[in-house]
Amino acid sequence: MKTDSLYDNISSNIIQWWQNNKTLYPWRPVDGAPNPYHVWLSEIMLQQTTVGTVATYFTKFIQKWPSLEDLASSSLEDIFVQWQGLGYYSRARNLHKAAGILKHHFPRDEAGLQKIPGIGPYTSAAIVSIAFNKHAVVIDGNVKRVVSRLFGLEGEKSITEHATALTPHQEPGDYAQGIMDFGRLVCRPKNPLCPQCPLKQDCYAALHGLQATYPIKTPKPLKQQQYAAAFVALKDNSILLQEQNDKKLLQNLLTLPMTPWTRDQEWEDQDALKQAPFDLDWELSPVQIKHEFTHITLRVKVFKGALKASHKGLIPLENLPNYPISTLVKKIIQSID
DNA sequence: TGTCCACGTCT
DNA sequence: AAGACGTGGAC
Repeated sequence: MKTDSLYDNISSNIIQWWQNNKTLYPWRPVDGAPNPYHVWLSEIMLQQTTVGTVATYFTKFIQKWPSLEDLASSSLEDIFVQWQGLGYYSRARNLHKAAGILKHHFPRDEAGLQKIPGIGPYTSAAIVSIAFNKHAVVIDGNVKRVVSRLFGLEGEKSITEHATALTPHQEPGDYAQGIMDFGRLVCRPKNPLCPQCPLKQDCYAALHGLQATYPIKTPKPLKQQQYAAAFVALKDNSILLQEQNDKKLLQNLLTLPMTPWTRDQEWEDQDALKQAPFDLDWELSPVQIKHEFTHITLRVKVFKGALKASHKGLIPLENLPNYPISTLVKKIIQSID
């Protein structure tokens, strides 16, 4: 461990950097105290999701549901429509559950917050420090990168220890937001802005030219390749969609009729057509869709056909924004036109 | 094109 | 406790 004064010096520099470089995101108050509802909602959205993407969704959410009570009284279906495209849809399910709890009691401590669905160690610390300006150690991907470079660290335990020692008891809200913004904007994963970094003279990685070495990354498991066919059944200007109920992935969203996803690349088009929802004059689209999930790369062949009779599940194309649809399905529909 | 970001939470 | 769970943008 380094001396206390070095940690103090670094955290002061981070706070100062942030106060000079603070960006006004929609969830940050122009002046005055942060709104805990806004902090919670934004932090849930920011899990694994970039700031730019979240800004759009966050603004839509607070326009539709200006208060926590408004959100708590909404239906899960409405939350899904607004959440569509953001990904990690269990967050939307937990958001709906959590709103009902937080409306009655909004804990101001990490242990209490972690009992709420969707709030884990990182998010509880973020809410405590940002919304309530109380001491809590935030450790997200940015903090890990900054701390591992500053001190030349590898491994969870030492990073947590140093992040804890670095977290000041003064201005915890500014520090928490500061170190995460600093990591994103200055101590970037690639091409960090070391020449203009206020911490460069204290940074192990910068002093040794090891910025690219830290953080030490663990090898990721190979993505599984999977294959499927999707069926776009059209009637006038309507498209046939159905509920996703046969798999956990993309649960609660609407989907196109699809064959089961398989690891076998070598199936024939006729095999897919046997699993079509109707006996139709299906036409194979020349465009194959590739879609990346966290752990799966999916390649989809698309069959298009004209329905002769009306059918349950037909949705006018112009009404699609009112239904929860994944980006995968949007991509497939857009590829047809 | 392909890789990385992206530890975040839940199971 | 390792694996499941989405997406888009940077490079």
